Amino acid sequence: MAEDRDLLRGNIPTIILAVVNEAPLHGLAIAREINQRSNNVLHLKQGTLYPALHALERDGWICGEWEILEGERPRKIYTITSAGAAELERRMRVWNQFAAAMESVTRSKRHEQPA
Amino acid sequence: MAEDRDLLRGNIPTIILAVVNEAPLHGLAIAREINQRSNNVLHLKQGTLYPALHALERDGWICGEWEILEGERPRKIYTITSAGAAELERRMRVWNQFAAAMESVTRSKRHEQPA
DNA sequence: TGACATACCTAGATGAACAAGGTATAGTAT
DNA sequence: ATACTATACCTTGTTCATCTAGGTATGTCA
Repeated sequence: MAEDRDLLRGNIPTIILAVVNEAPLHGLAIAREINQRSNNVLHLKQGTLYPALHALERDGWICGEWEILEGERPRKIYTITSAGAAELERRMRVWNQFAAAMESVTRSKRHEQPA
Repeated sequence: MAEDRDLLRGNIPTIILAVVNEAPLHGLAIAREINQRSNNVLHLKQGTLYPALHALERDGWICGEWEILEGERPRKIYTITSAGAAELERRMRVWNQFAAAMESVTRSKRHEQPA
């Protein structure tokens, strides 16, 4: 769905923080998790994923460490920091407020949806 | 809230269509309506509003007509078209799907919110 | 040793929304 | 009449998050 591109904007760091908040993961595993949890609605391209991870690390909200195991490809495992957890909560508040505002504005007598 | 800038992206045409779907309005009145209905959360700047209206008109989803009344400033009243109403429904489906996906991805045992 | 999937990364293009300017009209006060 | 304010419309150029489209390196399997 082409529109999801624009809808995603501004929410990608939130989504990544939410996933990493549950368990440390490496880059591609984060993208897979987002894809699976959203039932294939949300797709993170690598060109979006990696710069986003680097920005989150630069801002101190996640911390990446290389995991080098015998007979495994090197992976960079990202762990959320305590500042990152606080940032996630702040972002979730912003998102919830925005989603509520969207509902207020678009809800009308002519557009009520059956539950 | 600065983040709303990015959150808004992609949703502005939907919001405008939703407002105009209820009653024909002119530009600034649409912006006021959005601001009021969202309890001051959503703000449309004029530099966003007018180009968005022109794009919606160009695509055939709304139709603007000048209203010239004695002792009144000229206003361009926008009315939704039947194609616009269909587009609104399509966009609301996309939004609902996206919002549901956001909830699926960000919801976790550690972040359940009290109802 | 070649093909393929996984895992990481980046430079440059894109485009929606914004910032900051503009014009014109109506009402009101001086 | 002049100035000021609020309303109403519009546009040019900027910004920056995301995407496109490339790239490298490693492990597995035939």
